[in-house]
Amino acid sequence: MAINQTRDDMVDSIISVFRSEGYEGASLAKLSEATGLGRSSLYHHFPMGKEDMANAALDRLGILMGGDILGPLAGPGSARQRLADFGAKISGFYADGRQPCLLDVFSVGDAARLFQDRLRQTNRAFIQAITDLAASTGASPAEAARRGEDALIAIEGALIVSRGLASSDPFRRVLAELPDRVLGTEK
Amino acid sequence: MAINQTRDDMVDSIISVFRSEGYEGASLAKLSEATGLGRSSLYHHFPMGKEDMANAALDRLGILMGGDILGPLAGPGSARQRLADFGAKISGFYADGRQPCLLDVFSVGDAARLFQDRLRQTNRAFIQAITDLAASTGASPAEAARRGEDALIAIEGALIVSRGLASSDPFRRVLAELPDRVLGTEK
DNA sequence: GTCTATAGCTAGATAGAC
DNA sequence: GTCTATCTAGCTATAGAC
Repeated sequence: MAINQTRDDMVDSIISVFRSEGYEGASLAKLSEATGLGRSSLYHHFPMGKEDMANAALDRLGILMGGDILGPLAGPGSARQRLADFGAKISGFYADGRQPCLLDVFSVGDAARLFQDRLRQTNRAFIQAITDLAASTGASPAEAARRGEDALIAIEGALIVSRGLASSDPFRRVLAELPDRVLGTEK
Repeated sequence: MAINQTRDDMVDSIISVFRSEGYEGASLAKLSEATGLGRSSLYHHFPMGKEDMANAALDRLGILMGGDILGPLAGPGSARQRLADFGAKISGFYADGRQPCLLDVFSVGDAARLFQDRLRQTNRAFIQAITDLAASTGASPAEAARRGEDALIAIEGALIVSRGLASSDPFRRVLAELPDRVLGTEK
């Protein structure tokens, strides 16, 4: 769309289409419109077509996760402050619960068959980052792992229920309660 | 597929395809193969094509929910026993976490635009059934509503993470912990 | 109620000019 | 690097025989 867009800009547009439409629902027409590029230009950048675009989307998701989103969890500051920063990133990344997660929409159909291994890696990285933080606050390894897994479950589930109810409330509530649940200080 | 199949059998096969492939990924070829009916036979039963099939799937999901799945929650027996029965139904319905939920796969793309209102109703019915049980055990209305919503969030999230990790473990753990979370007796 | 055959379209993908 | 034009395959949907 934008003039002089970088490859990251292109991939961000592509991710947006995959998230909203799913893998099979993301037609080249929609991907073309979102990026502002003609079909042939897309094939110039992604010779293998849609599969290449999805791999580029997963590449970028991995980079965003490892850096901007999960990064705060291992950063400086108190555990509670790091979780607050993380929550803000998550809220923005999922547009207050309105934007689906690629880990969800790629877990059915052709995408599930094509990208199974990559999905597993990204799920693991997410869980591990929360697990590490929980462990650093004194939780046992098993308990920390449980909280890491629960955090991803809660976020993914909240996204579905928020879309299902057409309300951001469940997503916001889950994010608000997340620090206490990770730190084991709920109730 | 089966000889002498009822309409419910047909719709069950259709649901299975929608769950595995998503709305856009569920081609008539796959729906035809799963039901054992030719394209034209499908159009005889569902004149509006795929959209009719999806509506039939949502009709049946509503009936299964209202009866077999959520029914135990309002049945006889202790609250804990009812939750155990419910958990067993959920485990079977989602094939131990391997089968996606229609409320998830229909929440993106064309299906989200077509069936938004129906999805909201079904989400609400699910949450309400758990909420009612929690309220009947003494939880305040607000707390009961929170637990109802959390139960659906946990189940939907666990399905995604279980598929993402290619392991039933997260789904099983969430189901095992669900009674305590609904009854407020966790930890 | 199911079938074969096919229409009409859109999907993903390619060729080649500029 | 982007475009127009086009290919083939698969898609949804329909017609009409049985």
